[in-house]
Amino acid sequence: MIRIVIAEDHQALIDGVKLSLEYEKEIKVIGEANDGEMLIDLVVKLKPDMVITDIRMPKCDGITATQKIKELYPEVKVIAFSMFDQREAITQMKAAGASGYVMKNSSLKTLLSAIFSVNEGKHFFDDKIIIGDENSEEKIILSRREKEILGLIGQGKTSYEIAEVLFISKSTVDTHRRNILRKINVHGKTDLLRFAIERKYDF
Amino acid sequence: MIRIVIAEDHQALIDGVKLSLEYEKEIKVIGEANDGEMLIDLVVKLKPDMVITDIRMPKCDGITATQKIKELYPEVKVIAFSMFDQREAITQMKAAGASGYVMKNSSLKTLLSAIFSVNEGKHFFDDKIIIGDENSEEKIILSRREKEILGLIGQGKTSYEIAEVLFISKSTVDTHRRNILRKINVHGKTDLLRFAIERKYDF
DNA sequence: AAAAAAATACCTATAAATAGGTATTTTTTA
DNA sequence: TAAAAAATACCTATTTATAGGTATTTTTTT
Repeated sequence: MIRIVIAEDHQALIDGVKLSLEYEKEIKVIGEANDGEMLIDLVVKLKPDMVITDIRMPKCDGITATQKIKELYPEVKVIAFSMFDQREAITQMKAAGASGYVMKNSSLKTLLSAIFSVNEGKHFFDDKIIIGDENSEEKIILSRREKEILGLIGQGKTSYEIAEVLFISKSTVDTHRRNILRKINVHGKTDLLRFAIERKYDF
Repeated sequence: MIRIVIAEDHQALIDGVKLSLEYEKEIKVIGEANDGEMLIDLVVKLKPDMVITDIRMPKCDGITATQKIKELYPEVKVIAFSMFDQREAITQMKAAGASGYVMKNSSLKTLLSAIFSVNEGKHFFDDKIIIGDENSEEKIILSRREKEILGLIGQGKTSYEIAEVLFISKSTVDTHRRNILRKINVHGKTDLLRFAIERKYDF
């Protein structure tokens, strides 16, 4: 039996994950935290086998929480659960002692695979993550221009407005936009915006 | 001379605010922090007269940071700087010892007014904030259905998909959507989404 | 029971974003 | 210098969202 504590500030996501994990007899969710401080408290209280934690949370983020947890209980496995493929986050989570990294938009099967792998002492990093060579400092997924445009999208600007600001045609902005969607593997403005907004927080 | 430290995880916003404050001779921005921990360190190091801080930041949020700062240096004035009109945030910031609350979409004149008022020992809370009577626990701005729909929008669902989930027509969803935009006083999906996403974090 | 608020739903029209295609020029890297 | 990557730009078409209007039914509050 793998005893798990989930930390995630979106209760809806916790509910979803719990529901899916309930079908697995070998897994039991023994605690839920909505922020990093709650997570640490729960780990101290419950001594779980594993922690599945969001990276960005109120009060104390997942990286800091992981560091503390690993300091206190090195035997507790940690899987990071994040919205996007962000290599700094992966690097920092690895450094903090996490054994796995799963993206929220991956299937719950992926999460299950991660849980079982990590439980066996292995490491698990989500396939969806576009990994360069381990050495490369930071894999530039988006080009400079694409990052610039993504920033402007995050500021609420329309393609036409972005075109005006950058002195290029709307067609070009649309093309960049399409390429960004393809590169970060999302569809629709919601996820694009979530990426644009959260990438700044979610490390 | 009012010596100010700004804490905000969007460097672009810091730059904008700094630029505007530079024209004021009585104000000097003596430090910038990109997260709550940095903010506390800077306050200890620089002993500013005033702190302008975002509420949602990595590592340590603005509320916790404000509590710590007020504990250490009760004479340091704090102005909260947040994206939206969220009464829990205001309540918590007040409790933590903040003297003012300004929304990011207010004009910089508002921020200046806040700085000067707070510097004179007054309190300043942004006009844009829809305040009910001080007693009312939480002013319900959005109706239950509107909140539900906003949540689904935040999950990336289209109006049609939301209609399907709630067993109502797309027209109705669009009407609710329009009313939500009106009530929170924004235009366009970006701000709507920012509201939907950030209201969960930004307290 | 009457008034107010919330939820329902449709109409028209425009603006914005997505998705597919192609293609040229510029810049960077090997 | 040749190849690869990035930036530029247009075409078509569909879907989604915004903005204005109006109007009925249901629920809640006074």
